[in-house]
Amino acid sequence: MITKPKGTYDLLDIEGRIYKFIEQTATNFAENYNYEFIRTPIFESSELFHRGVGETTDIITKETYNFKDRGDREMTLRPEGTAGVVRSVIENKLYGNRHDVLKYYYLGTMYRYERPQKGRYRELTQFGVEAFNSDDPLTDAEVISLGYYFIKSLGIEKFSVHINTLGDAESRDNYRDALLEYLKPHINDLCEDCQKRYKTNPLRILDCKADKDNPILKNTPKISGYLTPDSKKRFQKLQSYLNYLDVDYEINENIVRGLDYYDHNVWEYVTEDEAVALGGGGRYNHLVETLGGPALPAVGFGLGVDRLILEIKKITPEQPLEKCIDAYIMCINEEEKIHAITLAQDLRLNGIIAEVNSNNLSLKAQFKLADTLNSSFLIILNSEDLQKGIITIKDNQTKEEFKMDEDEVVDWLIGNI
RNA sequence: GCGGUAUUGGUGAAGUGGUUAACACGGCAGAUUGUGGCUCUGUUAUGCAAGGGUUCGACUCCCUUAUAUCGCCCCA
Repeated sequence: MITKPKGTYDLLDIEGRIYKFIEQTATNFAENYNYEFIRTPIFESSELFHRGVGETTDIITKETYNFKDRGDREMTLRPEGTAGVVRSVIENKLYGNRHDVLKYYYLGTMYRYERPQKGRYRELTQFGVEAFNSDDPLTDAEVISLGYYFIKSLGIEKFSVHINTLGDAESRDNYRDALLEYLKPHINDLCEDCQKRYKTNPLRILDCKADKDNPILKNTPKISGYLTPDSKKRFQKLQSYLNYLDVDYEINENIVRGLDYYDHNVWEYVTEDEAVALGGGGRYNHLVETLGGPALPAVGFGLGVDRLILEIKKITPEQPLEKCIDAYIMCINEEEKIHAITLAQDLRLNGIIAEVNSNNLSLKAQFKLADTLNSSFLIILNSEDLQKGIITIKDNQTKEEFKMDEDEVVDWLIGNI
């Protein structure tokens, strides 16, 4: 048997229906906020991610799918969405001479070569938005609230937004130095991983799981003490706007984000119970420049759709997720079958979900099948009535039967669904 | 990349080193039913992730591999 690749899954059945629901909701939300759809390639030049996401993060060094194409070009399956969108903005010169904010949303698969776990796959789907050409925290707030109310409208209530600021490059460097300075005498009291992180990614030490009760980490210097006045002001403004927008947030100075390109305001959408991140985002004012474009400020988020699916599945009772149809058309003989397929087509062209006996089932089997399909109505054809142009419809809930002229069926169903 | 646990039919699953692998749902066939949904009867894994090994004999013990899951790393 040929099996699916490790860390992938087939999206179908209940999960498939939830996905379609998320997709629709995401589309509506993004478009109401005036974001435009963008689709960028699933693979790009490896260099794009090396320069964009950062050489140092594990995502790039050991978690990408890399391959050489037949033209000997180094390619990488995208591990995240932002770099491709930025590349597109630059390549298509979408910035032009415009005063308006460029707003794009995407929904697509990303690829990370990681050890799979629940809600964590090698092929993952993200819904993300990116807003370019506004350096105003107002836009940060707008983007955060888009994601916040999007998640809420999916029915997920138990989550909150954790916000933080990383400051600009200067304040981050200062902070990093201060942190290293503070930890230096205590380095041997840290866990093994943190001793490594000290060299590679010291900010991560702040939310180490092994060391979370370590007294040394209780008094670490805070980023807030090293912010430039500008960065501080941005963060305050953001909070003020979020208050007006009624977004439930909390400040979490341990949010550092995995990708290198973030600066200033960053945030994550975190579930309450298991503290799992549904997604996150932040401002990246220098990425466009880094990738060879003009100085163009930007802000955006990415949300893990696979995790949203799991959350929705957890909180939704089964019934609403069941598949159902409007009408099942029952037929036995050839004459009835002809009527069945033409009637089914009429219904379908009028927006009614109709199914028809396509397996020469016995009447009994058809009744059973109609039930398993959760059909609201049964249309029972029989030759005698058809001669007179009469059709029987049975309401599958009340068990009431209605007889009517063949040409009344569509209107009747539209009125009764 | 490291460590733990798991892997039995369409599904949920019980099970023991030794002959026929429970039970339930579902499926199929039939009985009964004025057009089903109840009930009843029969049937439904030569097979227990894959490959090796130990053994007189393994689904049950050991090893390897694969996959899932949990923790770590990392991260959404």
